[in-house]
Amino acid sequence: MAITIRDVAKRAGVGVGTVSRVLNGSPLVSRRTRVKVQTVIEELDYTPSSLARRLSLGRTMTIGVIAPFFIRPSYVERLRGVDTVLAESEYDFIIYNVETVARRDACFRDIPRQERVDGLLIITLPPTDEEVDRLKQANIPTVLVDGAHPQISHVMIDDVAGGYQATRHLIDLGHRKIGYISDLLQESPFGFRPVADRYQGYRNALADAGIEFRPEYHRQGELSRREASRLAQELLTLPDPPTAIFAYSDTQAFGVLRAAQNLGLKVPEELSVIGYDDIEISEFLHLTTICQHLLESGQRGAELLLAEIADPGPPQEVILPTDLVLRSTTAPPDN
Amino acid sequence: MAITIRDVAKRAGVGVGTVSRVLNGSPLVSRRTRVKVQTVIEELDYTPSSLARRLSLGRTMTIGVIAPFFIRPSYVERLRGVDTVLAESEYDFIIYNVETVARRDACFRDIPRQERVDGLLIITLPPTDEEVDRLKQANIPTVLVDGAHPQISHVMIDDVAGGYQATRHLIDLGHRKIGYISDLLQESPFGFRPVADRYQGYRNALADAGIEFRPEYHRQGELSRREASRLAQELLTLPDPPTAIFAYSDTQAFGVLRAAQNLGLKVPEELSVIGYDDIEISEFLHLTTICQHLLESGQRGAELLLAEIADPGPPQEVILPTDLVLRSTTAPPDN
DNA sequence: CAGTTGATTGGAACCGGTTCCAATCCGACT
DNA sequence: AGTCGGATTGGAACCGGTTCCAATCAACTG
Repeated sequence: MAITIRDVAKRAGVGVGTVSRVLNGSPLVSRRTRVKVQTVIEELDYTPSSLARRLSLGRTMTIGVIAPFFIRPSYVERLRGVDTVLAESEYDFIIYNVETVARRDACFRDIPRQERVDGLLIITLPPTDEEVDRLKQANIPTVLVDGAHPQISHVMIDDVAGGYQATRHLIDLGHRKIGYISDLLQESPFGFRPVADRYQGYRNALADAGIEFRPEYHRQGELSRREASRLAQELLTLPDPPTAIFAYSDTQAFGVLRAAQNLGLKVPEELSVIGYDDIEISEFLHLTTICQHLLESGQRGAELLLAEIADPGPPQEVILPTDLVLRSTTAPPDN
Repeated sequence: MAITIRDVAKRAGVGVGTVSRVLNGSPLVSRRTRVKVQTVIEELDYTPSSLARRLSLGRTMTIGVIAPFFIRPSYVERLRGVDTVLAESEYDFIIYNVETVARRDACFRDIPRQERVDGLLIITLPPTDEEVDRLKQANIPTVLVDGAHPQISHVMIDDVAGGYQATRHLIDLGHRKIGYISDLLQESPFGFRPVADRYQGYRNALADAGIEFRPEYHRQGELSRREASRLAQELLTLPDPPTAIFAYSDTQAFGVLRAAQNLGLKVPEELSVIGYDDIEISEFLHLTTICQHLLESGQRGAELLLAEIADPGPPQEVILPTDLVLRSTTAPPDN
């Protein structure tokens, strides 16, 4: 059916090796032969089978990206960072979207085997030590984005600092009663690291300011606007409600804003709200938040991975800072 | 290095054909042999090379998805629809993100060749007739999502109807001065079909209601909030400004809302705004809009493609309706 | 008991590239 | 003229699966 390298070789009156050399720009071909072969290639409209090439080379020219909930804005922005780098490379990438634990386990189990990808980018999901061993053993270059592990290159976001920064900002404004609405801390099926870290930052900031932590000010729930809104409503109807709320993500912050609206509370006069992520829509909604350079995290991760594929070396670590983005949802408390 | 089927065959004392049969669950293997081979497979922790399997089968087990601007919310939702279907299948998918014309052309030129994918899903981008020929010739199953072509299966959204519906809603509320902010109609580098169709719907609705089209009420610009906001500002500062604005996308509608806010216009009392898409955030912002079932479009497209790969047939057409979603940004005009 | 049948099996050929080794060619040197 | 070395080339072997064909074997038939 399709034209093969042997057809080209026959027609050009040369060996298959020579055609292969021409295709790959080897210098070991005379000018005359090169031209002759190229002419035939054009005549036959021949394109090499990437499948055969891959088998022969033992490389898939594909990078796997394991990302949870890839529709969530923050993951989309990281993926876009990955895309900007990989689009420039010769690698394709496959997204493995993880929304269930079963799928997570299946990805970690199956992808390292069966040489489907030349490298793996894992976003936010923390692999177990056992899984890291498996990756090492399968000798598949891997980079964690928004994660950390001593044996694997990673792009780490300092979420303890970010959580501290957010809380500190509220404290600096004069708030003492600061609520925190977070993703599930314990029962989270995926054990996302940032969840614990931001919480730690929150606690540290309170402690440093000599503010006692009030458990009733900390609410946890599934990461969604609706759920965050419900939790905020609970917080704001306490006998002694907080004057400021720090939300684990911008998405949840929007839920908080909705709750405030429902209760007729003015933001920021009667309630300060700060989010985390700085997703695209946050600017539009004037949300004060913590920017964690989502796009850049994807870019840096992809760059690390390409470098590691090209030239394996010891694990690298990149730490990205977080920045406070001041907008209009925070202000000093009303007295 | 890695364990191959021949190692397994040798160790189990059988032929490679038999091992292959066991791997693929062929019934042409005796119970005893099957068990023996499976034991050896477990002992050696053998996993077949998908690369070799693909070459041998002549199938890549991969589907390519060409999507423009995949970070835009509407594309993300379509992609998620694609993902829900493909994750259940044995196919991986590669996203080819198109943000430039050069990249668009490169995708259409290169992907059909070199058997990289078993099927192609093209989102919104309209292929030229020539490109369709190439696809047909390369015999690569293709489905258009949010597109239409007589020779290719597609999931079509009736954007003329959608544009009509949006405009009609405003007319029904009593508006006669209706602005339209759209994506670039002529100079758009990609020639997106929905752009022309929604505009047509707008024009038809005006005509049917006996309202004269006023060119100064139609503004075009790059699809972004900022640009839409600028255009809306222009519209709203006309000597005789519109009382309602229909925006080509929800994202642009947000820009319109911003402009209204800047000008101190109350929505919906002093200005009605309707968007298009019904992306996730729109509900939160109470935006009245046209729902075009983004997720479903991706699902249906992926289903069509899988069916076509499994069993090629004549081009299928799926038409998805659009629905008016009433929220709080439209109301009768102020008198 | 020879012949036939069906189930099971081994392994060569194949998919379409890459790569390595040996062979050939040609000009240069002695 | 004979020898040598570098440039160029042909093609077998290989990557690791799948598949088809021929061979084997046990059971069944008449």
